[in-house]
Amino acid sequence: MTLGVREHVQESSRADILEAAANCFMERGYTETSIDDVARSLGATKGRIYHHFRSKADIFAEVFRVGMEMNYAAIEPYRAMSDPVARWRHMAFAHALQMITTKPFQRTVWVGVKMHLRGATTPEQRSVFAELIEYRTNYGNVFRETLVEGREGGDFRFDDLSIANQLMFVVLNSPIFWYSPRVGETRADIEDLARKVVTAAYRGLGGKEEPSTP
Amino acid sequence: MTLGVREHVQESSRADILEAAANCFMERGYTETSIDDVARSLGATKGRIYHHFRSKADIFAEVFRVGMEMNYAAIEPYRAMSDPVARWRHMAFAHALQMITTKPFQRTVWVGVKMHLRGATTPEQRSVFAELIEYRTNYGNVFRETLVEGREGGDFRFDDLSIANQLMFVVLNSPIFWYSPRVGETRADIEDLARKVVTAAYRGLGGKEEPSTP
DNA sequence: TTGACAACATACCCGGTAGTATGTTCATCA
DNA sequence: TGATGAACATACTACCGGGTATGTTGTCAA
Repeated sequence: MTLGVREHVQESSRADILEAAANCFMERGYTETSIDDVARSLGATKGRIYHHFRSKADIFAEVFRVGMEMNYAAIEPYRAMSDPVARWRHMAFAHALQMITTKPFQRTVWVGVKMHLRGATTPEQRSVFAELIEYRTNYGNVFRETLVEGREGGDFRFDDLSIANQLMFVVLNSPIFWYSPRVGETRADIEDLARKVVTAAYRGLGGKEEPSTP
Repeated sequence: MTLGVREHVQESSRADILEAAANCFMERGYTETSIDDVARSLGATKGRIYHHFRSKADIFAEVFRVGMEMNYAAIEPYRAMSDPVARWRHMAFAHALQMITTKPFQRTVWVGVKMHLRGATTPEQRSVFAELIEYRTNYGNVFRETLVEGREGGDFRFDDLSIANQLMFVVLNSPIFWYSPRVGETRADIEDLARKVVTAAYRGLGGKEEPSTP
């Protein structure tokens, strides 16, 4: 099925709104972000937003979904690798890169997880959120299983799997909080950052000393 | 100077409000927390709150300050230790314990830092916040200096000090996000949690393998 | 060329919340 | 013992922001 001009325009407008919303959610959080803020950052008004989305929570959920889909796509090429440690390294590196390069979306995912955890969702959004959280949980499990394999093979050393997984993600996700783009920054600079994050996470898991970085 | 009964009552009432506010801020965030929420959780009304505090932001700043003061008090006994690694271990353990045992206050500190970073403060609160952030920065520097000493002594291995410091705090602070008290939990259980967190952070810094845990 | 509809903008409603103004009660002290 | 003020509660105001109802304009298809 191919899209006509009209559909392309629509999809493009929707994408612009989502990106603007992601930026606002990142800068001001969910509640502090008004629909007017998002519209203003687009040089538009409420009307445009509500023409494409039914509610503020709807936009939020979409940003969440897009963020997660990008994450899945990023680690997909490495999921089939047989060696657990190499698989973990590639996935962790791809994940860390995602946190840096798509920060606004990933911050929104983070906010969404916290909102769901404290139950700050309306009953109708609850089912949508539950699905998204499950999506996110499955993503986490991909790493979790790799940790299990790695520990069985003696490549990782930790005693509590859940805590190790938590701490690992905390490190890998952390760029969404402290990273901010520098002027004249190159792709290599960003990859260097991601590598440092991966190294710290790897060490934290009790990984053996540095075979080779992806 | 000694306090009379009146002053004790006042201080006690203020402290109760701060604790209730800290809990609300933790559960619902700053904006989502209404003064009525805090009052309701105390079985009281707005009147009581505004009798003791001038504004919502004022309460928030006080929770922030109390949280930071508790942190300083917790690491104080170890700051003078000569061995950098031992000093780091004790301070990190005390810090991690603080994150667990005073979680509502520490979450509020976290929210406050983020609010200040994105400039979500009124001009009048700005100076108060700036002072609190500086307070927090100084606290961070106590650890930072220990990292420098430890690296010079060959006990830690990392190339970027700022990033290493960020990642370390991210791990040590993380219990404020994932810890939740379990029924029948003992002090030993909590200390065990803190120890796991410290171990992961220590490894992440490239620390040598486990001499002894405090 | 005209009608229909997408893609917005404008104007408005309404619930929730920070802050205020004004009681009310009870302990303390002159 | 009565006046005074602390420590609240109650009642009210003002405003902001999510959502809606209603224009307006440009485009495409018949």
